[in-house]
Amino acid sequence: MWFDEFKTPIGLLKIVADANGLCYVVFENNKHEPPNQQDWKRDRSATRQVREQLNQYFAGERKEFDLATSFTGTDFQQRTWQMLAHIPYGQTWSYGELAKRVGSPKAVRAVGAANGRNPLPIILPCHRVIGSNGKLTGFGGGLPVKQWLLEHEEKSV
Amino acid sequence: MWFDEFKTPIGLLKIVADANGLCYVVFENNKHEPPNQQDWKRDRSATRQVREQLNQYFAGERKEFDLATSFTGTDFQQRTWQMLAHIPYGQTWSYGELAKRVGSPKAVRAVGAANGRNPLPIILPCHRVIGSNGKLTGFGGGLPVKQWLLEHEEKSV
DNA sequence: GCAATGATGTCCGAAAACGGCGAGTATTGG
DNA sequence: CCAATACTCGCCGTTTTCGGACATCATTGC
Repeated sequence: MWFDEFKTPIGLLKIVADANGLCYVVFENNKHEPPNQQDWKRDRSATRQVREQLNQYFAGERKEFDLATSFTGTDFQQRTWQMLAHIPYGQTWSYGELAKRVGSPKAVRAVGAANGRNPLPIILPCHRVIGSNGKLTGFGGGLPVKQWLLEHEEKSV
Repeated sequence: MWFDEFKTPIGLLKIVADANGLCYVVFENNKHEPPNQQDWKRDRSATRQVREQLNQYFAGERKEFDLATSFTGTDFQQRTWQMLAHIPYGQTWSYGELAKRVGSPKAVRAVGAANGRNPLPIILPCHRVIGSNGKLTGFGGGLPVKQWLLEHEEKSV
């Protein structure tokens, strides 16, 4: 497991990868810290591609990511996280819509909880999911960051 | 629901009817737009009688309307709207008098609000209701129209 | 297993805001 | 002194807003 840290418009970002691909994207003050941080080794080369694509995203020049990923989760979580990638850049879904698309229309709070455990924020755009009343309602990296991301995408649609 | 539009001395007028009778009379720039306009179909024949009687009114040849109507509202609104038909052509009541006749002498502002939602202006002559000090004070189609109607009726009493 | 927990959504009732007003006091300006 | 005007406050039905209760479902921690 290798990691790297670098500065972005929304603060210091930590990215973690193993031999198969990207494992975590971690904010400063991340709500849920990933485990086993002690045996990570810093290595800029292993995460070069991720860093590049994220920088392009922050510059408004990239709207979709193309990266090898490597994360685990329950069945329901995997379905939810993969569905996130279907939300178009610059648009938002409600938690209810997301639940419907995942196949469990009433599991609104469950998809919310799954979103909270999203290992790859920004890459898997959980920030594009908001309350049905339009409120942002929560984000692992803090609500201001969620707002920044949404405004950023709205500007550069 | 069928509608029709035609020009009058006070601008373009839209009239809407269903199988039971007249539903709406709408000015250009009406203050409150009626709902569900998307599934209205234009049909001149369904509203022929309304158009005729309105033209007679504008020509000064008709002082009362005789039309089937079809509108909904709260209990209080219905009482208020029906009371409007009792105001004689060419005369005016104050909002206070109207409130008294409706049975709630103190509900002056309430009858004002109800007047503002009158679905059938001109037919139900809410323009004949003015402030107790003689000022016109408000009209869904705009004060100039209210003034025009009052002067028109005064001329052809 | 089982109870508790969330980055929700819907429903319902209470409370506040909002008008096409009126009457009663100030406040001007002649 | 007399109007005409400006302001305040009570009134009442409707509309909008807000907050709490509850349903719902996958996870998590015991």
